[in-house]
Amino acid sequence: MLGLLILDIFFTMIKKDNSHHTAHQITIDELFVEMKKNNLKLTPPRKLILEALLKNHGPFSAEDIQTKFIKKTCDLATVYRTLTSLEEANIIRRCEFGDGIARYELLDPKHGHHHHHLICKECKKVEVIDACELEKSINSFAKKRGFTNISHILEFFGICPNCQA
Amino acid sequence: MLGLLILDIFFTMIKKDNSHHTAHQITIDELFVEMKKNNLKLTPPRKLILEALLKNHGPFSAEDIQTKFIKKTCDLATVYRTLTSLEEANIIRRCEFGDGIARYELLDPKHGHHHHHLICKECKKVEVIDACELEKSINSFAKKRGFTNISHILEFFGICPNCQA
DNA sequence: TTCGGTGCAAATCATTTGCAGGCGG
DNA sequence: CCGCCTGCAAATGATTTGCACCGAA
Repeated sequence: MLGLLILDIFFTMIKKDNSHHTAHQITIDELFVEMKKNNLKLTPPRKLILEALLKNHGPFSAEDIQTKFIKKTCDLATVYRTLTSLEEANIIRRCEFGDGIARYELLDPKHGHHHHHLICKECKKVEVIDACELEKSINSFAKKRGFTNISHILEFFGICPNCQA
Repeated sequence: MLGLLILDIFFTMIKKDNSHHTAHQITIDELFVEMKKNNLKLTPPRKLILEALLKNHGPFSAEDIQTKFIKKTCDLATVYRTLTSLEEANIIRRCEFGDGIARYELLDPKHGHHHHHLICKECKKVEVIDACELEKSINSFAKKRGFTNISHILEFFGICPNCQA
């Protein structure tokens, strides 16, 4: 809540680093198909939320989405319920920044790739980090212990160059 | 809240993996000195909380600490305030397991080492993971971007061998 | 003696849920 | 038409805060 205003200012500055990936971006229609695959009805609120997540890159909170992107055209509870459904359907991904607020971002089922974030403690700017190399060694830790169904949270924090001045 | 009972059962099973580190364990008196360094008064609640964190290894929630370790001998609000102070003083560390509950564990200022957790999605058992090799490459990502004061969250989730049956 | 720390209760904040009505497939 | 979805409002659960009192240094 506190840093949300500042956060908003910088969300447009989010850096995309897909240089070594094919530039294919999922379309809204493909998302709709994905919905149907998961027996999720295409209601107006859901369409708006999907469009918002498609057009705006980066992890956003339910409140972000409701007030900033869809202008309160649906209830906050609906946003929460939709985000939960979308996550269960593997269409979006939940991110943890350690501040008690859940944030979500689109997860391209065919061409998307797992990535992490680098968040400035000062200005809250969010950068995307690719850590493909890291992924391998990261998951090996859990595999060594005999775990299956492995996933992880990895988020970075620091003071960005701008804020060091 | 949901999995807390199960969680409790397994907290005693937390695996320590300090094999390649000096076995030095900070003492309660050293912790008290650390408190004074940070201008924190040594009150009964704080002593109890520090002792609890010293004797019990692993990340615990404020509620864990109050009900399980110090038997409600002080108010929950005091536990929260103490944990916040201790974190600011770099005496404890906050962990995120992605369930909206903050957990804390002791951070030995002289001999402690940074580690991560491997949490079973089923039974909630927590194992400690050393990732020293990982640390180097992990932080290099943030450094490359010119960030300073770098820290990160890294937690693993999966299904443990026991629960795969 | 002096603040910082505490207990208690009320407030806050994110998120969830019950319920009755509405609409997508 | 049926059952999933929605809005609304109230409930929940973790954490925070205001305030008057108390005790560590």
